[in-house]
Amino acid sequence: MGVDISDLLTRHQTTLKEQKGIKVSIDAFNIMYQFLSSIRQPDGTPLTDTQGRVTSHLSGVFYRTINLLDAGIKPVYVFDGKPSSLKNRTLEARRLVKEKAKIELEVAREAGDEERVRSLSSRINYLSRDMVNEAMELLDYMGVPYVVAPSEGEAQASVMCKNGLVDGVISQDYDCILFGARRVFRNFTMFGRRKVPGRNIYLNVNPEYIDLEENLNLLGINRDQLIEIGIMVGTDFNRGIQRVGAKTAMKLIKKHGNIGNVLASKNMEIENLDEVIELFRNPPYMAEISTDLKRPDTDKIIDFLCNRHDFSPNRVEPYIQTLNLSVQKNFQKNLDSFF
DNA sequence: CGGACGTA
DNA sequence: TACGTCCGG
Repeated sequence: MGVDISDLLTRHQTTLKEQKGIKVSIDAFNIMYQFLSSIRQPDGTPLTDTQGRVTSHLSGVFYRTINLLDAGIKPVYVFDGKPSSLKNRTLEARRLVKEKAKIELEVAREAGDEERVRSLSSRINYLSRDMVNEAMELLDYMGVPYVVAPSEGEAQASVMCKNGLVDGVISQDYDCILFGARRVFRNFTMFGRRKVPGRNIYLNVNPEYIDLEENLNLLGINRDQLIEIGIMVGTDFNRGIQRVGAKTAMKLIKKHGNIGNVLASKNMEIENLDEVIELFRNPPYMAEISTDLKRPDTDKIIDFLCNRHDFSPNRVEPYIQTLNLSVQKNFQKNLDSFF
């Protein structure tokens, strides 16, 4: 998913605590999908309330947000709007992959292959309109600000960072770097939590950040050139050049100066090149937004999670304690000036 | 994913 | 204390 320029980037290990005091934009869909694929029952189905409504994404938003606030980090969630038409091919490809996985899932179910059922179902995540609305409703009650992007959420989150509204973007995808985010945080969980890719394999995924300016300096290129490298590798909005990865793209840019010269030298073309460049340089962006925290409404949170969606009060209440405590501890000043 | 709880 | 396993809705 997204552009793979990871081989070129220099990262820094970090922790939540180390980032105390910063404000971050969060790709909301990115987080919700992460939790949808990982919080599941043994048979691979996501958690639901008694009405059958999926709740895994709500756990994700709730627990993750409180962990951030507890660490003194102020989040602003960014939801996807209408995708760019340049993304159509990618979206269609993803749809086909899911379709195929669904068929394989049926086969695996019939065969009783538990492991495969689990692995396949984690790929068939679907976020309905209702699920998204419920995540927003929960954020409202928590007093956490969010924006609906005019188009790509990652673009909105990144430009907010570029323009100084936030200090960084939390996302797993490198597209944010191309969209101009000055700093991108990845694996931004409590501490290097373990992850289960297949089944019983545990991997250490440490929180890290990537600094745009530093990377441009180290690579000796400007942002336009980095965008062009990404385009050569391939993004959600264009097919890249065959057999060209990040390292090769970098060499080509160094040799020819820009993507136009590279393509001319190979006598090749990239579909919608100018539009894709323009999209990364200047994506649709909503400027009039609030990034301020508000006081959480404890009663509404409990009603929403416990009464409406069958969360256990025993589990939710300690988190609400933490939420209120961290708001007092870290954000009281901001809140007082806000009200 | 992230926490609770068991066992060594 | 360290780590594995289970469970959440």
